[in-house]
Amino acid sequence: MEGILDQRVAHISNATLADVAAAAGVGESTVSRVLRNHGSFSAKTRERVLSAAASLGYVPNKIAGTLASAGSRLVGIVIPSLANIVFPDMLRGANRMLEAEGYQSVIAVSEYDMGREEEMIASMLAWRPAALMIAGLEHSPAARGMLTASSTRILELMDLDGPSIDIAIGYSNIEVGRATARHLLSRGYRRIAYVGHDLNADTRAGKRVAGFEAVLRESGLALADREMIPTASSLEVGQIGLERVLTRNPQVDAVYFSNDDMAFGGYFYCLGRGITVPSDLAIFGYNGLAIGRVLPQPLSTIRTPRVEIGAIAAQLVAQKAPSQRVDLGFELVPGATA
Amino acid sequence: MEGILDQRVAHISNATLADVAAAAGVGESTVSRVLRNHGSFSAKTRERVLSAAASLGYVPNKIAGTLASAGSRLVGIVIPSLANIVFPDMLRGANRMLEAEGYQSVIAVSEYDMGREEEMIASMLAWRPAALMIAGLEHSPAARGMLTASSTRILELMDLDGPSIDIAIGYSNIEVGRATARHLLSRGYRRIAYVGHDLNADTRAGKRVAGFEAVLRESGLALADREMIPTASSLEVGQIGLERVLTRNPQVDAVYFSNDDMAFGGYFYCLGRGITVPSDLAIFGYNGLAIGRVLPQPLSTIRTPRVEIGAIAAQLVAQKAPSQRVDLGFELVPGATA
DNA sequence: CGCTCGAATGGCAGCGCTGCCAATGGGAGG
DNA sequence: CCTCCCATTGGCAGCGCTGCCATTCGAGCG
Repeated sequence: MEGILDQRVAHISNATLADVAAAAGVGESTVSRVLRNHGSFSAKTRERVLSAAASLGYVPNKIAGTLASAGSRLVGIVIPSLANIVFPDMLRGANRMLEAEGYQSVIAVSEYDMGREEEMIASMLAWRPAALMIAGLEHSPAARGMLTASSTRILELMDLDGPSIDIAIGYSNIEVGRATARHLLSRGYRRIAYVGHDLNADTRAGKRVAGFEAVLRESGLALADREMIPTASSLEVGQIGLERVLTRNPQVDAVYFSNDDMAFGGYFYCLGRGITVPSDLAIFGYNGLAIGRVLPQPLSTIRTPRVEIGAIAAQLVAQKAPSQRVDLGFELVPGATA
Repeated sequence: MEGILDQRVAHISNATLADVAAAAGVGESTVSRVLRNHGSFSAKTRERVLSAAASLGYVPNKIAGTLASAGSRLVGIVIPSLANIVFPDMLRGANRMLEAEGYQSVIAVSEYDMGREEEMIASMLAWRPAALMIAGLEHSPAARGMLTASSTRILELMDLDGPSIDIAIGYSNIEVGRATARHLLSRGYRRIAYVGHDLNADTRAGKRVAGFEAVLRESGLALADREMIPTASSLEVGQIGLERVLTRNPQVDAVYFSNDDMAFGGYFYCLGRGITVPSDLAIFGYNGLAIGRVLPQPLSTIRTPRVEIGAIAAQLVAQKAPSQRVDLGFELVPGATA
């Protein structure tokens, strides 16, 4: 008895269109039309097909469907990291809109490695996705080649400083750095240091520093110090970096951190050492994380439209929009730490 | 000129196995063998095929490949949210291991809605994934039915309190609640309140509270108050919730928050109001976020092995392990706030 | 020198579904 | 009562690739 049942169950889950057609006593095309609610068929037929499909536990095979119809509903998303909250945020925006439009996201994480990014792009392209979203504008030559040659819709997110392949959505990281520098200068800080993580990998952070330094130069200044820690960004790294800078240069009056996480590390370091923020030392971050808003002293930072970038990217995929650049800007949050 | 070039480029990106075979002057199967490095072929043939593929810009079509060979390298992952850091963390662990094993993740987000979860499961199953990872053990009856009937490897993550379908990996949320209660009781707190977000949706948070209350009952106590805010968890919600509790019950001496984010909100609320932690009010969270460690007063919380859960799940997929339960436990971090 | 054996290779039937086209049949119009 | 038309429906050729089987062609061996 059990053997028979098992067999039936096993068979059920592998039912094909043809099985459903046979069970319902109609042709395959009719089943296909009913299930996709596309084309014409009678109400009676509809019932028969639907109940046959249900009783067989039929699950359509999208692999076959996609191959036959050409054009999948998959959207590939290649991001550098999942540890940096920025990317889950962007993903969230993209995912919500994509799902609403009937797309499915396939994600890949490059760990800030262009070589891996290239592999993942190749691998994603092999699924013939409807579109490919990639963080940033910098890619290996081979990757650029593949992206350019492919007729797939390409969306490069989070950066506008440079040439894009098809669609670019984000904001200028250079401008972020410039705005930050102008803010700090306007508050009277002059001996400013930078504390960041590995810049070779994170080109956007590099652009922010470049913009920041450019404005300093325009005012006849330069960075008082810079500490680059060749690890992934983290709270601890912010603490350590700040400690090193203050040891070398006790007279520094403001620190620009490469992101809010690092800045929190620095901020709490100050709290623990009795360094008063911002009168003894000003702290400025980047990202506009929620936690910065509920601190007794809200963190001075730049709020970026991460979720929106993802959402708009998804909309453009659905709309099959023409190639374009979309600048979503950013917002400087004065806060109370700088 | 340009027209011709465009045409050629367009053609290039759509090259098929047959095109490569023709260009290399060999049969399709030979190309397939060379490209997959599977089966035998001469070195000379290999060269010819590889250069033909390269010059055509051939990108294999995995859709077709999968259909023909049955069995994809896709792993579906269904999580309730991307806003709650827990899931990106788990995803990170899973993704890293999966990529190393040559799998690709397809993710779907249910927004804590069982109806949507059911849809996403159906939709994922339609891609005939090698495995399906789902957060939690509670699913709609229909979803359970599909999962059980399908012969796909099913991994239910982050919860062990209840029956699982195939493989379950995580820890007991009930035990987390119990351990938390024991800790607070041992520190002498007796008038304890709970501040949480919507529990109907988040069954795991519900289990933690249940375990917590069970221990209180065993000591002849009960929750002094509970504030459930029917929104997604956030720092602000933690602040508001705590404020309401303290307004109603100023004598409360400890608060158990449904997670670290809420707890941070509460902690900073205290800092702003001059409420001394933990002497005036103890605060306990859940999740073990990095930021809790760098606070001047480290947050008392429970550290959960989120990344590991994802990683181990991925390993079990690769190993085609038998059905099992894997308890990864959790760690109570005493901290300094409770 | 003939024969065996296996490496190297090509041919081709599907995988499950969609898209196109032809076939069917019953009602409306004349 | 006969056409014509169109809503329904079935048949079937692929989509691009893999798996299996057959074939070819030397090399090694007795």
